Amino acid sequence: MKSSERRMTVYDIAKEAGVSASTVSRVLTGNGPVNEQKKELVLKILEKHEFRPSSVARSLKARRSRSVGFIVPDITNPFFSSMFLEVETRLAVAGYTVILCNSESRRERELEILQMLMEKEVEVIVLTGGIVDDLFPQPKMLRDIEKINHRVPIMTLSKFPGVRCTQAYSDEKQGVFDIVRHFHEEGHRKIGMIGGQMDVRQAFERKIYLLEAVNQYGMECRSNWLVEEGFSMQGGTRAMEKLLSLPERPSAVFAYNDVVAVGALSVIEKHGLKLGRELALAGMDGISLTESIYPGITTVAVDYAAFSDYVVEFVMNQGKGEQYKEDRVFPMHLICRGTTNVNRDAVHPVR
Amino acid sequence: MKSSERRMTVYDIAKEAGVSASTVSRVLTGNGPVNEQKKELVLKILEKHEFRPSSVARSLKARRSRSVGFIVPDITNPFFSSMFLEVETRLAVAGYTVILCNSESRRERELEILQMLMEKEVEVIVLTGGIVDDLFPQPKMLRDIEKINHRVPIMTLSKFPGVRCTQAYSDEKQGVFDIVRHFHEEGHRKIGMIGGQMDVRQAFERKIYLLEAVNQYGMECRSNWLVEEGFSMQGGTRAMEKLLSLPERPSAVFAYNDVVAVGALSVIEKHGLKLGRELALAGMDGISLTESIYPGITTVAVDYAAFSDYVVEFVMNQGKGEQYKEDRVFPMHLICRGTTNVNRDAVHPVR
DNA sequence: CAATAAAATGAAATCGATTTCAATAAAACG
DNA sequence: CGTTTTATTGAAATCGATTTCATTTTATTG
Repeated sequence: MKSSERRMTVYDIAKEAGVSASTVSRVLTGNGPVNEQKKELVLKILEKHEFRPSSVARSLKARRSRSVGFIVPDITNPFFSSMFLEVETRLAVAGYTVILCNSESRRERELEILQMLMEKEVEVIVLTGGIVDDLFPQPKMLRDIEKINHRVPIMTLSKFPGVRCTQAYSDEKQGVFDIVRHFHEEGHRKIGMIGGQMDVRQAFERKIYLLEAVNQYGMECRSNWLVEEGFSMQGGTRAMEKLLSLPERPSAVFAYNDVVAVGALSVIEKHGLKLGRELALAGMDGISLTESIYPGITTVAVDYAAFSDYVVEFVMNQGKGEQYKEDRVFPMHLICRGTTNVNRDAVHPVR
Repeated sequence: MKSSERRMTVYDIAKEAGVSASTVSRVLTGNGPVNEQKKELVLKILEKHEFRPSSVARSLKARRSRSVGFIVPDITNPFFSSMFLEVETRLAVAGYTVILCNSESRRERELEILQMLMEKEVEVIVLTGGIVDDLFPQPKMLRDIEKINHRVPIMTLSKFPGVRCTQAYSDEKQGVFDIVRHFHEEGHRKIGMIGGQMDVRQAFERKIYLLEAVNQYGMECRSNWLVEEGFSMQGGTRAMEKLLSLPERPSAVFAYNDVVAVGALSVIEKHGLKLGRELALAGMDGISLTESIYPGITTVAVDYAAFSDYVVEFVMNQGKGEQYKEDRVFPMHLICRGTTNVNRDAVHPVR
């Protein structure tokens, strides 16, 4: 098992086959003609040594790394892991390799990662839920991402207004409005929101949308019914606990995402509140967990397939033609489940 | 935004600074002495162009890719995503990049991935819950992994008996026994198991352990109380539904992993069974979800920190010294929660 | 101040595969 | 049979950074 052994190269193969390295390379890539017998001989020797050409050397010459970078805030969030699974599976078939990086929703970390991925010469960087834009984008940040984008195409899976890079995102405004309308139809008039983080644009925007919707439907939302506490399950738990400790509280709560909703749900159940009637809850993203726990969590789902198709298409089309496309907006769709359905108990046995 | 523009190289920098490429390289790496003023000049020019050396070229010369491959069956499973998060975060600090691949628990896919990662010349391959060994390892498979291991060190995070590669895994036998003992103490005598897949050794082994434990504690386990249906939440749901449809059923169920347990839990609740009393449930892995949903799921947890420390240590020590180490076995620890605790309702308000 | 040690530097080789280019051999043609 | 194509081939250049090696410059010492 000595790793000191030098790696086999095309030259070694060439020598053994009594041909030149060029010929071996031609056999390997299929570029250029090779005498049928020599080809077979070379193939036999390649097979014998189980020779695999170094893709590092190959990348250097070809100026193509056949790899892409994928940045997520936290791979532990099922929304991101599902998205990654879809994308990775499809890109793998096409011979691409995906480098996954966790940014922890920290701006410095994100920039470090972008630098690193550029050095690695990935062909595309997919930035999901990035925060580079910041809520109030400093000019520097904007420059950063555009400069980087100048060298390696970036595709963001969330909205970065004003940044010149290919963007794909869900129609979150529509999604939030769908939820609020649903709350309204179920008779709720006092709405709260949990989850999110001050400096993340996406969180900020969803909050704005909520307020707009609440306003439009003539409902109420007090400022202390907006509890942040981040994007995690634990955050959802903390936020809901804070919310429930208030003297007066909303009857319906919109969670920043499904993960936060799951964390919040346990608090509601622990407190013995009647779901849907005493306290309704809805999340966002449409992760599979929302339908796998009882009672199902109402959510607006993103179109995973559409997203990953688009990402794969973008990666595949790199080099050929345009580098920058119009924003692509996907609709979200509301899925009503137990956490907002007051008639739930009629369907399933009473617990 | 023309990407046709040639990439900047050390030579371009060198020319602009009026020095040789070697000097630029010395500034870049810190190897070898450089005149203080020239150094500053070069640094200024590097800064000006935001020059980043190509790590592809660097890897070729240095014969070190500073990247590792991480193979999981399914990144959507929180066990794997948590493990990945821990490992990636730590390796990133050390300047490593991690390529994540989903094997879907399919043997051919797994071998394809191993080949691909070798070509990419990753420095280490981490194989979590791999199936290369197969339940009854064909000689070919064994040869395959050992041949691969001969070139790039493989570390497995599950047991591969007889394969010469560095292995780290939990003491699953102890874990299963802990659970069964707990079931016994809670008064259960009829035990079932859900989840898993025929040809995956880990699943097979956990089943064997369960049967041994059941036997040791003088409990009962019928063959139709062992329902497989894979490793997913949906699988857990299906399996539990099958189990509950039986005329006679166990009073305690061990789920192959926590994800399966979550899927099963919803079925139990839907059927209105009294958790812990009428039907107890326990999983394995210790994913955070088990404590974030109500009622908490009893589980035996792996030591994530120990695992990831070990992985990082292994990666860092590559090249220096040994390539192959003794198996490392970590203890698991039982965490009792609502799904097995009959007194649960005394602690929390009645729902 | 001569002699020796230490510091700086660039040209060229290197990593491993691909590709260009020119040369050769074989085939086709008139 | 001489000439033009076409098929094969290998030597050498290339990708971009690092490193060795020999050389020059500067500093130190007796």
